[in-house]
Amino acid sequence: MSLDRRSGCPINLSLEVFGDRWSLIILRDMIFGGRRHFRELLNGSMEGIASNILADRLKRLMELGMLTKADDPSHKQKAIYSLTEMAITLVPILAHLGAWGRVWLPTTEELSIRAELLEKGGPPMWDKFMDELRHDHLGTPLDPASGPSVRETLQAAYEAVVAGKALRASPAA
Amino acid sequence: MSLDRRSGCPINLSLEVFGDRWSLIILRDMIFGGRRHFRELLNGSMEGIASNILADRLKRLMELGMLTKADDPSHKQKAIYSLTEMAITLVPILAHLGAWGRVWLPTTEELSIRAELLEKGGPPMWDKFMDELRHDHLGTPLDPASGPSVRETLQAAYEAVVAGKALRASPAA
DNA sequence: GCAACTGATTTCAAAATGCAATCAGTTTAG
DNA sequence: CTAAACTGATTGCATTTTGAAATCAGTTGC
Repeated sequence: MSLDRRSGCPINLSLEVFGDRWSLIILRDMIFGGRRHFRELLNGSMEGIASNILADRLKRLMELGMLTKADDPSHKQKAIYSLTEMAITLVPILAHLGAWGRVWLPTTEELSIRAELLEKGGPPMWDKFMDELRHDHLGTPLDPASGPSVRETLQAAYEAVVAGKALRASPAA
Repeated sequence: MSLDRRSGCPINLSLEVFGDRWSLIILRDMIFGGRRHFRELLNGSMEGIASNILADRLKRLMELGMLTKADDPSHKQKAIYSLTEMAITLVPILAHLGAWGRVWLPTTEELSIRAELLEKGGPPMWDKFMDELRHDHLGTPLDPASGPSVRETLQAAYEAVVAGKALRASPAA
């Protein structure tokens, strides 16, 4: 996983940054799942990332300028990972990627509801989401009158689908 | 390079389709470079793909439904690869990917001009481009009064930058 | 008939991956 | 005070993937 610099093409260079099976998964979990610690990323990962791969990718993403690391005041060994602006601006790409995957690939209903909402919300929703991420990760001020956060909205929709599925599976409740 | 189906998340599934260092490069060359044959992809590849990797990825992309293969009437051994609708709808993702890479990565001037124009053109230009690709690869009818093709426009811009660079390097001409 | 070209396949070394075990320091529970 | 649990990793090792070069058999142009 080195940066070859095979060519100066923007698409190629982007691929060299996250054209592997794990980097974007980690960023997805940080962006949509709000995970900030090693253990959260390790245990919360739906795809089951191994700890050595996670450590390697976190290091690599820091070297590339996509993440920063800071001490957690609550625990001397704990580290908080933050997204940089470079990573936050991936939101539109993730939105498109999710929308494309939802159309063409065998996605799960509950896991694609976020992608669906994000697609429907369009650029205005992406901008709002990026502002929220800037607030959480970079400490920039946030418009207070903006209602529930995008991540909360997406999370609530996800849980509603899960609840609906459980209900249909055993309607005894 | 197998499809693990690690999770039903749209982003994960998308990554399993083209989360490697070559698949998207091949699609880029077909979409923007108009390449349709094995040799064109092999020799025209800026990044220098190896023939076994190219063969493997072409096969894989066909299995995934992103490409189809047909005999070339002009040569019994020649095959023409075509994009499917699934691959054509990657255009917006490639546009975003290019735009992101242009901002954050050390791209080359002449290689990023296409990304710049595609970003400036926005969704209307992407739609026109996708229609042209559908015409070339799927045989659908094309609006005849639409002027020069997007690929021609991008290619002309690329060549203009290259010419300008050469002029600045040796203004004797 | 022969050189060049077609889309691959083979071989083999190097690199990446993934699992399990382990690490040393930190915090918490009893 | 001490043992257990938790912190972010690292190590060892078997498996898989990658990539470069050579090679392949069939096709075409000359």
